[in-house]
Amino acid sequence: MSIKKIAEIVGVSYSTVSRVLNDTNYKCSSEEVRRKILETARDLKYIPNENARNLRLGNESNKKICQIDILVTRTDSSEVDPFFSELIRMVEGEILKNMCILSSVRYHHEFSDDTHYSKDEIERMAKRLFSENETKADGLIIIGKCSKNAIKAFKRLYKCIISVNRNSTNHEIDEVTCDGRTIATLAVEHLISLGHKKIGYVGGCHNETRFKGYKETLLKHNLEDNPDFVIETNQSEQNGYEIMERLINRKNVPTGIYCSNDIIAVGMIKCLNKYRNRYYSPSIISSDDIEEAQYTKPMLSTVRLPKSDMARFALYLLLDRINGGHKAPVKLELQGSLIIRESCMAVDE
Amino acid sequence: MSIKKIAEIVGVSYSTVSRVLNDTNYKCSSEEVRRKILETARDLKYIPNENARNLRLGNESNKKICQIDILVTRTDSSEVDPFFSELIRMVEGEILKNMCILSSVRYHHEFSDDTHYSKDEIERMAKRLFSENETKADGLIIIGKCSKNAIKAFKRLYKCIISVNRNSTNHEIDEVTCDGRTIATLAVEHLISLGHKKIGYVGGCHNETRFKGYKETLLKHNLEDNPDFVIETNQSEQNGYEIMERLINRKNVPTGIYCSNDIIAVGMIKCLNKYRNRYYSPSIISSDDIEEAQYTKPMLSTVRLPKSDMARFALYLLLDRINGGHKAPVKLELQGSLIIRESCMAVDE
DNA sequence: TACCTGCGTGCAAACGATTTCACCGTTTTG
DNA sequence: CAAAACGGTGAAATCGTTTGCACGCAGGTA
Repeated sequence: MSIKKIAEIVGVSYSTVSRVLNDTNYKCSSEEVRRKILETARDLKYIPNENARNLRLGNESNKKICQIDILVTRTDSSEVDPFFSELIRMVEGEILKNMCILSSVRYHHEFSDDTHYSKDEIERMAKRLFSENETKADGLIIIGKCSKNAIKAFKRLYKCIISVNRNSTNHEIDEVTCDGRTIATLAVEHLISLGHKKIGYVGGCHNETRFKGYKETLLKHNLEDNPDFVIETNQSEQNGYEIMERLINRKNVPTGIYCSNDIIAVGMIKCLNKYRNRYYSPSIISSDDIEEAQYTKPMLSTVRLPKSDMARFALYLLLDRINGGHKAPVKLELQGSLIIRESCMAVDE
Repeated sequence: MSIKKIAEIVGVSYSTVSRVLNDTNYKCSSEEVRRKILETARDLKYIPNENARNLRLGNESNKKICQIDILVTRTDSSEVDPFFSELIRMVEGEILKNMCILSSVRYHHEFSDDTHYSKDEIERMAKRLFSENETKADGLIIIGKCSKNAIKAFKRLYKCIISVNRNSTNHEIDEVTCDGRTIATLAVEHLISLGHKKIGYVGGCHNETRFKGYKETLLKHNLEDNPDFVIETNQSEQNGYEIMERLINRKNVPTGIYCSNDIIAVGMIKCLNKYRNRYYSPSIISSDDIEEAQYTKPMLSTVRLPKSDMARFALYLLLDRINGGHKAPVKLELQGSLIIRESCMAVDE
């Protein structure tokens, strides 16, 4: 397996083997020996040990250490959404794994949309955000929604930026996203496959791709699109709980509910457990796949967003750009995958 | 920079340093020494040499060698398009760089669309294609267009597939693409910025995203959408040459022309050089950025597709999947970038 | 013949870490 | 009090390469 073994078999010193294998113009006195070396190497499926080579050649592991900042652009409500904490943890882990220095992490909720602040104000806020860092980081990872103006401001501060789960349409910076429409479709079609006809939606509506996916899927399957079944809310367990409390006492209710975020569904399930309402037990499916989804009772069926893939790819793309790999923005789109647990039952008529 | 330096400074043997740095429970007689070592390491920004560590620890470089097949799905005409040869060369280079074995490369033009063959026929053809390989490869890279049925057939043969430049809408396998619409927009808007109002299109039309991008951009800028200015053709230099020959003798001609592929534009430029037609010298822009685009006279302005990025990312994503990284299909979308050379002039009125 | 040149080879020293082994001083045990 | 156990330490071997250096052998020149 090593160069020594080859040398031993052929009957030459291992320096000769090394030379034959590396230097293409290296001549052996006897072409015979040369042939034999190459042949033996091939037969033994010899592959040079990268580590030894690089060590000797002084090739520093090509990953240069670099400093990376993280910005989490929370909306007011997402502060309590564990999906984000889990995603952030994975990004941090990935930074460590790649021998990078996590310079600083900031949480801020003023960058997610442009409505409240002027361009100049946003620019000033962005500048202040990481200003206490004495050395500037090589790259920025933005986690969560981020307005166009904020992106513009950050582009002036960082040469290399990647956004994770920003869900924008235009891409003027590198992006790792997970398409909301197909996520919603996967969830809703699972309910449909179980025979549900009256399917509700709970979550963000305004400009939400998941909501669009929900609507489209109903349309595609010619199902009732009842506006009463759509409940707009921010993601938090509390909201889910309260919504279910109200739902229980209503007359016309959906048999299946798609929640845009797990944490809402968790709240709803807890509410159902509290009241143990025999007469109303809707199937509930959501999307994100937070850890808690495995521990509810019944366990929550959901559409998993591949958090670890998102983190890994985000760092890979950021490092590729930092190291001068690609110039034009790239967009990496991942897909969710249906995780069937216990919270969805076939509808019986 | 090395462990020895730290040892030297602190005044202990370098084995002690190693132990302090690695073994978290390692106690020094004097806590003082321990503190000093850690401190010095931090001050010197010491990072352990990965190669040396892995060599000693016997960690095989984590990239397991794997065999990769390449399929180039040519259309009849693209056989002569150098863009593909250049792209293939880069993919091959990337395979080598990553210590993978390029198992075999096949060229085939029956997989690009479904119209001519039945599902079963395609399945049989796919099976036969790589059948002579005794050992099955770990992954397949598909370069160029590929029909849905063909994809399905290959999915049965390979667990890991990535397509490069397939330009499909649905993604049931990993993909690296470069959006045709924005490419066309970049090109056409360059012509518009130079004052052109009568802008023609030469290239593939049926289902071509670049053609759609051309149309959309004209519409967006309220420009004449004259069907006489659209010439459908396959990409080859010969076709470009002949089209220009006919164009020269026409009355109503565009002042700016966008060619879907460089190779067509090259043919057109050669034609213009041949006839040296004083009265008609349209601005020509295209997309791909093949090598020859730098050597025409005038040098060809074009929209560059980042071939090397495509190759690098394709292999990265394929290896990520082979090594059990991600499960659900991912889509990586790159952007073209405008390369302004000499073939586009401002229109003078 | 004596000397230089050139080429193919093997020896041994790196590369930077980890780890075995032996050593030595201290503390515990019989 | 002697013997054994222990814990911290440094010297040195090791991982698999590449490569500078010296040596030996051949052929050409003076």
